[in-house]
Amino acid sequence: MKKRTTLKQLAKELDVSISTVSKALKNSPEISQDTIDKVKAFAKLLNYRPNNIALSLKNRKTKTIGIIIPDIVHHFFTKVIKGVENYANAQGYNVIVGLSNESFSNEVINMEMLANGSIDGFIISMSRETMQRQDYQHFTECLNEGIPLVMFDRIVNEIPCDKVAVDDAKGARIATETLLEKGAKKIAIITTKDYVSVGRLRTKGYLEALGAYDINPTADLILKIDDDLLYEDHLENLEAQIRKLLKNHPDIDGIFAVNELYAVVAMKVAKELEIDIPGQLQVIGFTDGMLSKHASPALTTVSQHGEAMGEKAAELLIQRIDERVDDIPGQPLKTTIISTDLILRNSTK
Amino acid sequence: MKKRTTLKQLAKELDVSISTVSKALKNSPEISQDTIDKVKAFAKLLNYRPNNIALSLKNRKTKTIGIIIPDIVHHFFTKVIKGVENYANAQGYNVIVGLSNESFSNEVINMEMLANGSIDGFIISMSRETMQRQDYQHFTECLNEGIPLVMFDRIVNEIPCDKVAVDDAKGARIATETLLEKGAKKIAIITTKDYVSVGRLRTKGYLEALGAYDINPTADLILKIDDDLLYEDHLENLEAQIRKLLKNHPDIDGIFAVNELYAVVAMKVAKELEIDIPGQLQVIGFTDGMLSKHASPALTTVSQHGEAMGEKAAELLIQRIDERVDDIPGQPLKTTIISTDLILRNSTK
DNA sequence: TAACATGACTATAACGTTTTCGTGTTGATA
DNA sequence: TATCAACACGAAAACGTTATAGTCATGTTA
Repeated sequence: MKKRTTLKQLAKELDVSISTVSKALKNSPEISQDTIDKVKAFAKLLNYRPNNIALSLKNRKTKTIGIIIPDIVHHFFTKVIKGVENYANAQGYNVIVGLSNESFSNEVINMEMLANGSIDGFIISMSRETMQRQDYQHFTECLNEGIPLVMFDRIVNEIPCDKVAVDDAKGARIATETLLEKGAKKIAIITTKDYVSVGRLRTKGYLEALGAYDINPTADLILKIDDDLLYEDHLENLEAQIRKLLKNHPDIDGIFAVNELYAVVAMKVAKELEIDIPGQLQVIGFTDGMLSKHASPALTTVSQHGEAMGEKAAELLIQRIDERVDDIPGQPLKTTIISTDLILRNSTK
Repeated sequence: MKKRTTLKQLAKELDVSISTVSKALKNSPEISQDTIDKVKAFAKLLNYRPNNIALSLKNRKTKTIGIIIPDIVHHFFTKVIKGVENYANAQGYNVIVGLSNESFSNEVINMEMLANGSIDGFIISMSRETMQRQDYQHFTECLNEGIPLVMFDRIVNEIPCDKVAVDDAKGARIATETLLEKGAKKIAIITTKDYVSVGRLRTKGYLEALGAYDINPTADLILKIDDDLLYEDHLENLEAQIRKLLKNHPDIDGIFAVNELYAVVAMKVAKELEIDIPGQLQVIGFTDGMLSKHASPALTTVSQHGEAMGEKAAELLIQRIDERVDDIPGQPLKTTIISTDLILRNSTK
């Protein structure tokens, strides 16, 4: 196996000590200009580049951060990763990605694999199973070991760390209010089970909006999808539930869906039932991804600025890392709210 | 800054040597069962876990692989990453992601950032700019330094490394032939400029299919999109070009698009022009992503099995890494072709 | 001319492991 | 009672760096 050039090799060939080589490459004033030039020339010739692993060991920091997400085949998470990469790379950090596949044990395993020195800190969005179990031991353990953590999107108060969140309730309230302003009278919501924090919060926003308009919520109009299965796999199931909703309540004239898949599928079902969008039924989704943009009609949606979230999360994390390394007393914990925007398109009037 | 438990600490507190602790934790027969038990108990108490960086330095391998892709907000690449993660994690490898954003210099920088010891090998799909420049120096340099490389999807013959490719031409030929079999007479293709290898190859397949049916290709029906801009940004431009095509040739009754975005936008434009799909116009895309699945009508498409590609790429790479470490003579270079599948949906008859 | 500052290096420890090669204490053997 | 395994452990080198603390000629100063 061919091996990379090291300081030792340079030193031997140039017949000086390792220290001299190291210092020369760093333009140390201790070294004569003559030797500096010689060393540098030779280093370039042999294409020397310092071994990062050795540096990591010496400096006790790896300059890489780990991001653990439930699923990468998901526009939102993908945007967040992009944001994290942007900021991290600009600061000289690398990004290592772990996928939990919505599974608790995968999340734990992935984190353990990285928490043994491979990374300086974590950016995390919990798996669905973790939320259900409410078992946060691996997070607190991490914090106990002094590894900084930033959570985003799927966050939970119990964990004392920095957080980046979307104002889910507010985004949902504005979406629902918009539906109301545009004349909808009977608005259904397609949401998740309550253990999914974002679903719960968005449902809350929906209820708040109804309240503001003095409308009593109807249990029948709140469809809580049990997505124990992965998205792709239970499409028919999802369609069936929505079909039932629309058939039982043909006078529904507004739908707020807590993600873009639910919204798009709702539109599809509506089309099958020959319900005109936005004429008879207006639809608003959450997450401004590919589906929303290219659906027909294009979907009005709440955009959550994933890239900005990623950047912010990376910023918070790197700040903590520096704090830790330089032994700065430590700022109080921050929770940054990234506000949403409503993007009006053709699924509303 | 709080520090992690090390062998040294365990040794001091247990009043034995570091070697003893190390050996005890590995159940070395040199150590008495008594001490083994004691050491292990204490290690568990202090939650000791070996420092990965130190191990990497010692073993001269990091057990992580780098994947460099042009864009992460892209269903196909996302699937590939997933496949890579699957296989890599199962083998105890971590995955570090670098994004080139289709830029040559980003690609180079990213690779240099990782090629200094941070990773054991690369999995790469070239940026568009790299393909245009045809400057592959950073790849060959990498290989010269003995870092194994596996390219996928956007590959090029000049580089002597393992490759994982889609049979683009064949997939395109089958798609076009299917259009012909289903009665289309005048088939247009929406493709990329020729420097994008996959676009070029898919165009080739299209031409082959026409040839097999004794149809002379018409230059006018071959729309080569210049996607110097990023996808999202030039949608109107894209739409305009397709609109022009359909207006100039109202008798086009089949479209083969080399990616799903082009296909979906084509359907959108057709709808605007009140062309019935699949009645008057049949459409087939490439890449089986979200858009295809949820378009209306759902898009018939060539699926390229991104996840399988990722898994294969990881397998090839890890094989090379092991070869290198164990100094095995080195197998001849392999190029694996992942065959495509045509998924029939409602945009064709 | 003895003391001392300067310039230009080198030696060494340290980061946290693993592993090879000792080393000292037993108990058995001849 | 020497000799020798077997046993249980320790010392030290190595992976590739950096930083601190020497070292040793010079040249300068009082």
